[in-house]
Amino acid sequence: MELSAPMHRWDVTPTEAVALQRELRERVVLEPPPGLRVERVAGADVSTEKGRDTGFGGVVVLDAGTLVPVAQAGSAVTLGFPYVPGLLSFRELPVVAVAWERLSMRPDVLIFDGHGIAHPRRLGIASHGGLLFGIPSIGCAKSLLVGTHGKLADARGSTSPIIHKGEVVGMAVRTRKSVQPVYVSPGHLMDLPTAVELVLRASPKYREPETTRHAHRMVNALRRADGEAAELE
DNA sequence: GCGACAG
DNA sequence: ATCTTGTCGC
Repeated sequence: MELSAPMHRWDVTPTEAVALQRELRERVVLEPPPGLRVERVAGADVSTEKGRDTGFGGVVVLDAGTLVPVAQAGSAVTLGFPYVPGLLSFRELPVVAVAWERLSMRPDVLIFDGHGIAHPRRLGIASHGGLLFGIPSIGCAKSLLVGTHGKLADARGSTSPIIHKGEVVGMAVRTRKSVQPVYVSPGHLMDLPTAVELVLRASPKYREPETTRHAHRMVNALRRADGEAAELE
């Protein structure tokens, strides 16, 4: 869609990235916009290849009621930052941003594959992305980066707070009976209860939200298609 | 100094 | 995340 002025450079060193996170965390709003109506939910993801430095990104927008895709956009961008625990957004957001700009329709909420404030400096990829795009966002990760939580009941919908340094930074959420929980945390313009509710609503059948499932499938398809095209050179 | 460590 | 085959459980 529209191009917005970048909030900061992406060609930074890990040390500079950490400094940027400490500044950006001050801008995160842990509260949904008054009267937020979620009619469309989107998922973002990035796929990388072993030997190469190209990141394939994608954003898929779903109707929040039916969870049927209504729009999507992809991207292929050269990765300029390595994977460093705690600095994931500096590797993946530049890729997601290109797909985001190509989207013909804006969602009301964006769910990321990774954490929001359940992060060493409370600025995981979901928080950083929410700030960058100026949209309510949620982090939904498959494993913990920081914090601990108590045991959860076996039923779908059971939860247990994620505690980090004495603070509740997220929630372990069982989206499917007898299956490992996902870790939900607010990104930006979002609070924990709303984030948990939206993730559960987006995950009626499988462990991960339909948003990230669709985004994941899309970026993998992009990567394979690119690989096949390269084989015919 | 020793582990832990989203994707 | 990616690389990979089969295998266990509902």
